[in-house]
Amino acid sequence: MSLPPLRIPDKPALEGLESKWIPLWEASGVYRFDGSRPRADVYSIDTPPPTVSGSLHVGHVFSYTHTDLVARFQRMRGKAVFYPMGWDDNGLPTERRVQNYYGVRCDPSLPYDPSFVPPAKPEKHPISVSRPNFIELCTRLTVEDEKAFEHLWKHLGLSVDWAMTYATISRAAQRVSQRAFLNLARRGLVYQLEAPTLWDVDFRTAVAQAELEDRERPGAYHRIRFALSDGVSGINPAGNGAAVEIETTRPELIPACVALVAHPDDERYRPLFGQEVVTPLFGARVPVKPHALADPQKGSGIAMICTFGDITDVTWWRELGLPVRAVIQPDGTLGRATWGAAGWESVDSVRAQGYYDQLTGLSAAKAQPVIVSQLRESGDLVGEPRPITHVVKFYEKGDRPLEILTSRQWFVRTMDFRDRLLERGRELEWHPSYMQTRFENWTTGLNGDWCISRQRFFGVPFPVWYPLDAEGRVNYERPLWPSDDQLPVDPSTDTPAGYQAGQRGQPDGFVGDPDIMDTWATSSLTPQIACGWLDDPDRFSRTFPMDLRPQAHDIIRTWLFDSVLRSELEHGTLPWRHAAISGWVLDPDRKKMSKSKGNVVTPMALLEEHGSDGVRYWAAKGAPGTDTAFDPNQMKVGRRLAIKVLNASKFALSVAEPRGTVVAPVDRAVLKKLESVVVEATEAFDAYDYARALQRTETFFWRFCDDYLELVKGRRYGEQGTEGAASANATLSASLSVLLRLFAPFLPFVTEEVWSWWQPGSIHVAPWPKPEELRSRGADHERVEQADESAYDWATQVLFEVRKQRSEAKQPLKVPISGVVIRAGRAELDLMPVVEADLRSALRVRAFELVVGEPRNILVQGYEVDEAPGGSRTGDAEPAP
RNA sequence: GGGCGCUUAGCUCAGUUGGUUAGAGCGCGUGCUUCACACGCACGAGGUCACUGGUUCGAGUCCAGUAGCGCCCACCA
Repeated sequence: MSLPPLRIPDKPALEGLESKWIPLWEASGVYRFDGSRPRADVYSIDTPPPTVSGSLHVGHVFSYTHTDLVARFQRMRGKAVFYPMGWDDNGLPTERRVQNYYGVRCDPSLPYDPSFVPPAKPEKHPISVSRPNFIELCTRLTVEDEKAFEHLWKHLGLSVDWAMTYATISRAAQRVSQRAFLNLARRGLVYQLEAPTLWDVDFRTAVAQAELEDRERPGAYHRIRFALSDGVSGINPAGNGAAVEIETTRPELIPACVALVAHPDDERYRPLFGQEVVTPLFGARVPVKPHALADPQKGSGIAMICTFGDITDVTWWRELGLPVRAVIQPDGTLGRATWGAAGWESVDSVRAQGYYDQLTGLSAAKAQPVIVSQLRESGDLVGEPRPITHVVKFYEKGDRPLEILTSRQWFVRTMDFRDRLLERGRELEWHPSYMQTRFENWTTGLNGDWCISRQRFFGVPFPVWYPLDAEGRVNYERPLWPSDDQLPVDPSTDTPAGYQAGQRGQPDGFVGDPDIMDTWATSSLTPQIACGWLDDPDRFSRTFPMDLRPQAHDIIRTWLFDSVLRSELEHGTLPWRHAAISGWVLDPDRKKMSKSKGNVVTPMALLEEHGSDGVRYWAAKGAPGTDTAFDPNQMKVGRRLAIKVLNASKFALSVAEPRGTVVAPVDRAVLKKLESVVVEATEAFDAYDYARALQRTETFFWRFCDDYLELVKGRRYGEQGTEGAASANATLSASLSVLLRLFAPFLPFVTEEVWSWWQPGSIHVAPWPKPEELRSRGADHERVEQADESAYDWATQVLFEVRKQRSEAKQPLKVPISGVVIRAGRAELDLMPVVEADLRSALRVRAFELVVGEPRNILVQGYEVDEAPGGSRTGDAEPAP
């Protein structure tokens, strides 16, 4: 950057600083990562890639600012900051958007059509396209979003190296994702299993434990009678010698019932263990089993086990070795079933089939009232359903309750590594530290391996094919893997080695795995993707393991946990040393701000209204991990601070001469105070407590403006001669230099602007202030001592007292005070000689009269109200020779 | 049911190892065109530090418990 001329605008303003500096920063490359520096000099950041479909909101602005504060601090400390930006364009939100935008549906069985062009307007009936074509459309749409995002981030002043962007759906990311998967497969750390899986019936895909969400839903307890299957009598609580009653919220699953279960110690049901009961309507004989998870307090104390109603059913089914009788289909409806010899066992298969046919094809919600009336009619419903509110599991993006279906899915071995992951969680430095507990809780509470397959389209495909046998059946036991150098592959289009494309789907041919990976299976590899694990080994060695993972607390269980897992499995290390957890932005009702609530303000509008520095100020006040209220008032305060920086700087720099050394005790005192601010701000930043660093700096700065600048004004204009003016000027420039640098991470635009008035280069690569540099400004720093601070403190007390009395007397400042009598102790009065001239000038006091005595008292004697308005005053602008 | 966090002025929040009279900003009130700044300056009013008990010479700060709010987790028939 060329050396700018020392020129201070007459009316400095914030307007236009963003559009002035963003291009200059880009052109000069101040934020470019220096890939030649050794690992010890690098600070690398695993930026959270925002989801590109949709828009950024104030929550993003908030947390991304936090990361930028740390990045800027580290850069000024001399680190080569590796600060890339990723785009998470891989996943369901994008997929949905593309479907609607272009009017297409993905059909992974179709081959790639290179000549496909989407219609200008979406047509009524969606066009089916191949997966590669679909992904092309996703990419095309997300590129637009990414441009808008980048523009906003730049406007906010993120010091990202824009040459280092990545997209989670890019070929490079797919390659990393598939390679990491293959590595795990080779080591047996992923496996495929036909097993009960959490399933969203609208998206028709499996979902992971981490994506679950509880929602309160209305429901009803149905009390239902199960007849005993033989003549055993007198041992059941119903008292009629023939039946047992269960309670269920899901009567539509009765056809899927495979057993009843009660607690082993429950006296009421103990005699039934080993017996069989007959399901109502369908007449299936099912056993009564004991299991410790059955709660005698719940319902009637005996429950029906269905395949599958909830997660407990899965546990019971697995641990009791029960058969599967699945009724719910992937689309959430009850599927066809045959009762009797050829199908499911029933004591009266004609009756069973009759009832079941009425349910076939209905969704679970629609089937429920039908079966209830069937039960009522058959006399198996005891009493009427009792409405309740209960908690039901949902996919966090879904609209209907999750079902549990048996399907073939890929899993990553997680349970085997739980203890080691807990260890890693303790090695990681958490900011704030209590966030580690969330990780511990989650890891401790894991109850299954990680299901990473999704039956969706826009994502990273599993790099696997399967051979077909002579009958065209899939042989899952002998998967066909690509070689590393083939990656990335799309098995729906690419052909495995040893086969011809025409053999796809043919007997003795092959098929591709139709699934894609869970979006977290790829985004858990952002450190590997960003650092160039496969593409740039040199950069990888200089940036990985990374220094910082910034993220929000709601995705500790997903993104953070999964990243730790993947890094542990692939590299045997933590992916980063620090995790900085941001809070949420809350609206004034203390609820998380969300789009659905309609309370989200466009970030760009905020940046334009309050200035980027003003918005950053608000964000910076949100301490790590703390939820923060959305508060435009704070942005206004930030804007005012930025304006103050402009004006105070203009004052400090407007009179450059005479130059000299810091000799005045008051000047030394200010530098000494600033020195301790530097120490505190640095310590706070080192501990990732940017909010504290800002607060210390800001408090000092306002006092500096209100007291010191006022106190020193007359002297620096020459009222007390050259030496005093020189001392003031030296102090002003020294403290301004330090203050600007302390503010630079928070207010990058205004500090850069002021810096450009008088310093070469960008402030953002200037060295972070050190305490020593302030001491060396004085003639001899050993005189920056206790006595100096007390002189300054005393001066501010006198300032305050006299201002107060002037305010109470409602006297304008232009009216001189004829005299002030100060009664105080000897020690305080001894300080007067070094501050009296400054005070006389700042307060417009003609003379001080000093009296030794107690108690301390400062008293204004009178005002020279007769002086003509606007008249001259003594000592005005006569620089000493 | 388990865990974590929070509760300080009307609002948003500081308050670091316990130590005089508890701080800031916003808002409010009063006054002031002051040669860096009216996008400003000065001054003022405003608090039983959620509650109860304990430790201590001394508690906003430490301990125990209670309540409310928020979040995370849980095998919620």
